[in-house]
Amino acid sequence: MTAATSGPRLRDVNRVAVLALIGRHGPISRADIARRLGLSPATVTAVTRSLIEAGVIRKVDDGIPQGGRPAELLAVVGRAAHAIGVKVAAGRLTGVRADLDGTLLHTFSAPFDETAVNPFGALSELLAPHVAAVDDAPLLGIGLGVPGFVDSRTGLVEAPLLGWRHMPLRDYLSQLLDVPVLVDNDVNTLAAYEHLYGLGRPYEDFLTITLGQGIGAAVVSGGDLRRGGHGAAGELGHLPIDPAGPPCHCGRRGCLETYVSDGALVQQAREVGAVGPDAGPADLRAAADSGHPGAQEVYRAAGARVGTVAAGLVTVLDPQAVLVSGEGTLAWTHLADGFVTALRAGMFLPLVDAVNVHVDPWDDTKWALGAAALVLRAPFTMNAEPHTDAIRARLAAFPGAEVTQ
Amino acid sequence: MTAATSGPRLRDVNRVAVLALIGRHGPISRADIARRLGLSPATVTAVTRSLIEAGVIRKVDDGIPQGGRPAELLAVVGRAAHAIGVKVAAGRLTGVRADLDGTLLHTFSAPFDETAVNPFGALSELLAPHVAAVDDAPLLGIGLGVPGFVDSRTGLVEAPLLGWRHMPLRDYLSQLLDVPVLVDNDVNTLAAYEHLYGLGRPYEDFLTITLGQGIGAAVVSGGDLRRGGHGAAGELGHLPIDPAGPPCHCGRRGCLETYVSDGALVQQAREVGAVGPDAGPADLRAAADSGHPGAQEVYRAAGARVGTVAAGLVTVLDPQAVLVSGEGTLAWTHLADGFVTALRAGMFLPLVDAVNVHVDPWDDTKWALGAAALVLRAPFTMNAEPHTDAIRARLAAFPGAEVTQ
DNA sequence: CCGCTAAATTCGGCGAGTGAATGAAGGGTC
DNA sequence: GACCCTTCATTCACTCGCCGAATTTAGCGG
Repeated sequence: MTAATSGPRLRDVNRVAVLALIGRHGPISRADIARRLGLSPATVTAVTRSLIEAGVIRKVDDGIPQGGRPAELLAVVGRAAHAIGVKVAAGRLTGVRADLDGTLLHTFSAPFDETAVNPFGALSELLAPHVAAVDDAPLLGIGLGVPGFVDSRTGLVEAPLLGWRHMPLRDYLSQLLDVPVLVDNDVNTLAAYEHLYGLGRPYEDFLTITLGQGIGAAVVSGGDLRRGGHGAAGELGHLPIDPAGPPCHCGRRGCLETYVSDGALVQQAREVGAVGPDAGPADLRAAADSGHPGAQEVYRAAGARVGTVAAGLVTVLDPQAVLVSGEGTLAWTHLADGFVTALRAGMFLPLVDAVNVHVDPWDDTKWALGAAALVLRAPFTMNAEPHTDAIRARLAAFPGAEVTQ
Repeated sequence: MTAATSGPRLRDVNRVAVLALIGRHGPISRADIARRLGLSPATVTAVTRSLIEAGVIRKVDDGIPQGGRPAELLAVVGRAAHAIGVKVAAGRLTGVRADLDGTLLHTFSAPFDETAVNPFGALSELLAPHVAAVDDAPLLGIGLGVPGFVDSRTGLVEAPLLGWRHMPLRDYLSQLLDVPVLVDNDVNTLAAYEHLYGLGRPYEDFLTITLGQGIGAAVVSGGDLRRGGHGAAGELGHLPIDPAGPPCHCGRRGCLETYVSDGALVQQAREVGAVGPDAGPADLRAAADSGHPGAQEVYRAAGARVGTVAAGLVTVLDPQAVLVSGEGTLAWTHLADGFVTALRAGMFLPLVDAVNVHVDPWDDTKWALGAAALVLRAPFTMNAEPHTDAIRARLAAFPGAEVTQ
């Protein structure tokens, strides 16, 4: 199916497919591209020539000869374009500038009052200098990751944690800064990063689970991010655990987050006397690091809880891998045992050895890089969403593209 | 992405898209097709003409004039092709023959010994006469739904319930009967039916949950069936509920199935004295129908358990709808309250009013129809899996197609 | 009868993709 | 070093899908 919303851009479907293959599967020869995509060598030559002339890809190396003429390995030119990625959190923005190949160029951070009368105006002013900064490579656009959900059709943001309802963040910023803007759930942006540049590169079906202040998930299936019917997929933190459990900010009781969010863990540690009344997540980690059994047990139990939930997801979704990320992985040494044990114990048995688990060491800028990846992956996908076309057009406008005219 | 395995058949991507649109969204005008797919009217005229000449679609009606020339509504010709669908269960086969538009032509059923030395030989002999039966429309192929999981690449079947491991059912049958054969998990086949002909027609993102001897699920996301990385997606029955729970035939303890399968419900009813020691599912239903509070409570609790699990899935996957089906829905009047209450109570709050719940009244032949739908949907999808190309080729060979040559 | 509107068709042209032949660049063999 | 073999890459003539613009068809209302 997939047909319904497919845009008019069916012409260069192969151009995108070739670029995606080069982008995701590293340096690769034309012959290999032709084989993998089922295209004729002639077509691959034509497509790659146009991409080379546009400066988007280049020959990086000679392959080792396989008994004949050695292959020329092609890879994307990171400097062909760049994007800005921003993670929006309550009180603070974290931003990056990244190359087309995901290379981190520059990071920035600033306080942000999401409760202001016009938070978008402040956001726009904050980003404007970065947009205006000269660079020899074109700015493809700005990606934003927000802790909430986004209707990718309308671009409206629902972010209870920020107090935002029906906020037209995408279109507003795009108009003000005159740059393509993409907005998505922050965990989805992270998954976009993992898929394109990170641990998810080898997979077409994987799960990303994030631990921290909240608990999140993103589903990549069939090589595409699954946002669900209303853009609200992945709300793992609000999985019902116990209808009589602690109240959750979402309005329910006993959501997973009320048991394993950073705040919940600290609370549990306080109750067993593992940390003092004013302790924070770092104190809890320190307690566990120094061998406090109560603190360690809090982590183990939390890991087990998430592991069990993950096992359920794996059983239903059958991914090739589960990636764990987020600030919470700072305490991974304490969480790992509970998580892995519960995951393996709860997975549908035949899958136990078939699903890989990777932990992505947490990094402040990775979420923002993910937001940038949201933009940087646009040239590599066939989506015909509003701003992705504009992004592709900006890449095509790279010097060299018009020279061919 | 999606690129990697995309076959060489990119030429007629629009032909497939048009056919899919006509097939799934009922009688529709050319102008409407052009608008929805973003194609030019000229292209739609050309594509539909070729489909009409091939006998696959036809004009069925005039639309009501919108102020101009009235539209011609196009629909698929059911008699253009047919397929055989078979549900394979322990001890029994249920089969159907169905038209391209999902019309049920004929049903058959036969005992089947899946533990025989060569069960495929027996299966082949059973199906041979139905394959040989003359029909003016071409037989596109045979679809089989099996209670287990299937690697769609290799076609190997893992079906613990049947005692099958690494069984090359697809290729074996295909070779013996000289007909394209598709094999999939039985719940997936049901979802294929729902998506193409049933309650799932309006949706591109929905969940199918089946209740009965086992508990199953199928995920349709982005308009495609999601089979997971190893073809094992949807094993809802083996969701871990309680690691200390009753033993499950899968080798774990406390899987969902051990609480809410038909057998488990009867067992629970026996324990509370709601039914006698030799009672079966029908007796339990009868007890509940006649108002026995113990029996009703067994159903309510089971419904609630499944509802909670469904709520979790909805929270993570955000479908547009949840379809409930399977033999277990015979007792839906007793299950409904527990299920719906728990589902609504456990769903991520903003989704509560956005997700529709439909119950598909259980019907012996529906699963088999689903298996047929697996074949019948092949012309409507872009998958380049082994046998789907052969199926499309058979449809194209319909009288009229070669006349145009 | 004449405009108005929307659906459908025709037609010339463009451009992506292909197959087949050709050229390029290594390794191996004697 | 001449020769063959293999694999990668390119060129070229050709096909075919798709498009834009113009045209025809078919109902409605005044």
